[in-house]
Amino acid sequence: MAAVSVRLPDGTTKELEPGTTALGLAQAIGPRLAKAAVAATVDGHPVDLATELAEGNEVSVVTAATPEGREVLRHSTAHVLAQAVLRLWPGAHFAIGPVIEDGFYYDFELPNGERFSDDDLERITAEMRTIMGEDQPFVRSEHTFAEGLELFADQPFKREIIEAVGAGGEGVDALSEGASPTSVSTYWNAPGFTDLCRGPHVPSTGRLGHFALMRVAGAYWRGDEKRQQLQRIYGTAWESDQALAEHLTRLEEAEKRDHRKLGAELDLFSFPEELGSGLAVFHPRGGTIRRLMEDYSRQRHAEAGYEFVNTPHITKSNLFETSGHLDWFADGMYPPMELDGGQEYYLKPMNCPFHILIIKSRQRSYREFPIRLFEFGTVYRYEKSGVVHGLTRVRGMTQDDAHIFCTREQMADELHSTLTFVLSVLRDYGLEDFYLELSTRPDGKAVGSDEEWAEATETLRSTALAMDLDLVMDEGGGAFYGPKISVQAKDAIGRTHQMSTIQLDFQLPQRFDMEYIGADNSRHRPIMIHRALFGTVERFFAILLEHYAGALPTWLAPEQVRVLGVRDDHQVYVDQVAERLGGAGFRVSMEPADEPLGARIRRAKLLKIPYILVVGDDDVAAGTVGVNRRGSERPVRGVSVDSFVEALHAEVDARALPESQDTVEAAPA
RNA sequence: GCCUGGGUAGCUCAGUCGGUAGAGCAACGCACUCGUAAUGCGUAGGUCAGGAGUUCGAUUCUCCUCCCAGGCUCCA
Repeated sequence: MAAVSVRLPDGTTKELEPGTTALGLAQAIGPRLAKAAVAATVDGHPVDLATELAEGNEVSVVTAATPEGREVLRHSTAHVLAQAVLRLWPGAHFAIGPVIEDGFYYDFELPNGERFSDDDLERITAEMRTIMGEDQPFVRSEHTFAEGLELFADQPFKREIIEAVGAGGEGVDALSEGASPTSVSTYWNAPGFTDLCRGPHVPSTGRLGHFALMRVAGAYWRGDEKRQQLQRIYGTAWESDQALAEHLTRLEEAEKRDHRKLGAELDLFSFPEELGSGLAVFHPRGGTIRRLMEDYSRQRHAEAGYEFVNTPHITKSNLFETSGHLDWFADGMYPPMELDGGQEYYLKPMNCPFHILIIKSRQRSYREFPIRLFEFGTVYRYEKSGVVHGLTRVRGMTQDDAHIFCTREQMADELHSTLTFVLSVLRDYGLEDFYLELSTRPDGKAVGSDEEWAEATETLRSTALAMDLDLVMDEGGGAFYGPKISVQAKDAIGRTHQMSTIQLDFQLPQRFDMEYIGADNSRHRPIMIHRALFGTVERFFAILLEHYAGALPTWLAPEQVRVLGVRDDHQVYVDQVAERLGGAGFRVSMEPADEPLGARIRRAKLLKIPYILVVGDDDVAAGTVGVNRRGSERPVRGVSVDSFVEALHAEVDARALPESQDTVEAAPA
């Protein structure tokens, strides 16, 4: 038989004995590659190392320490998790066990309605290690549908996955689980354990081991609230113990910058239990940050031609009947209060109907458009108890809400300038890395004609495409009244957050029967653009706090400078310096010298104050300060007060980022 | 709303196999007067989340409620 020739990723070809597997190829290339190999790709398809290679195949070996390799490790570890659970809970049913970012999960239904507790994770981990110690092979085989159903006769979830494909529908889930339109693939590990799976897998369980089970959770079967809730176990797996440890360290680092933790440490806000879930109070330091955020926002909006309005927090029910919110979102609204002999009043969950009423307060001419109304509007939403989360998901929140009313002809220009404005303002707050998402008409739950949706969606799409940013689609993710563009931003540790949204709305103007008089002297209906830039002040606050790990840029810092005297007889000079800085418009404080200097510096450092000025005998004599800048290795002594003030002005005016605070230098000798 | 785990001093936590609690930091007082991330001593601080039940006795056991965390679902 002739040798088999395969092509490698570097473009070279390799001659192999007929029947050589992917693992054999790896061994032929080198023992280290063979050792690191977990799977392979053949002509672009991921396969097991046991796959026999054929003439002309393009083959690459997948090693453990790559994104593809980790997927294989995680998927295989998920199998072992399932095997362990089935061993420990005879009669358990297993559902799906996919790879997710940085890990995997597996869903189970335990016999007699049993549930996992945290303690079970240890038992399961131990069982998994036993299975890995047994070094069981992952043996792939292909079956017909009938055989598949037979094989999983006592596993209803597996049967449902197979049947879904057999019935020709809902194939996506099933495909990744190993059921395809033509066959069913499985992996056998040991007598009594076969899992439905597409693969590929590592050759044997002995290749696994650098994993940790993280937590248990409930999860609805197929993500459907109306179906039964399964027991889910989350885990993570890596190519080495070191990689696993690094991952766990990253999680700890992220925890340290959690805004809820920082909020308490920096005395910014709290959630008094007396108020109820999801209701925050902002303390003076947090209130100052909010004020600064809001002030700058107001300034930018004023410059961009927005007009400022104010509207009440409650309204008669008819407003939300007209808007349609009561039809769609009554569950998410606080229940009504009954006043004035039966009239129902609602706390407002949205500002838009109020702004519409402002437009409708008198007849409008086309000459007035576009009209851009802006309000920091506080709204209340009855979020389900399980979803409330820090400042990012609350029940009382303030939207930086703008509604732009314009003619159809102005619509495209307005969208473009709005999106440009939004990105510019976000950048000023220090967010840099963006992509856009276009959310289209939701299934079932939407108002308006197909034509209107199509036009609105296309208009938004062309606006987004003009931005020179990546655009991803979010099919069905729009609001009931219109599609939206959302701006997604990456933070300092690479997480993405949905920031601003821009929604195009043909519906509410109709529902409220809005109109203006056009140049043709007849009545026309305006277009409405909904736009939140921060989203909510609370959520944006939280994202900034985590982005900066609490070390806000000087222009946003609640306290910018703290002046410390070396001894208490420097206090007169401390007061002079503080007064000078306060007079120059900076937020400054001081602390008397009744504790050692190191202790006072430490306290200021823990509050992440950008500048600590230390003054002693030399400074009193020379009119200077010692500048201890946040993030710098060593302080700079002998800086003149004038040059410090000047540098601080420059930094604040530039809204400089914390890492670029290279502004204060020692005064020339 | 559902699943799992939790709530002890302002914060971080220990403890009580059922006999009403302790540390460090913070706060307050006194002393120390110091040149860049923790000075010393002392004082005070708790309905052990709230309510009900079992018990001679509950912070501890049981139930309910509230609140928090991680998920699921949801997010105008």
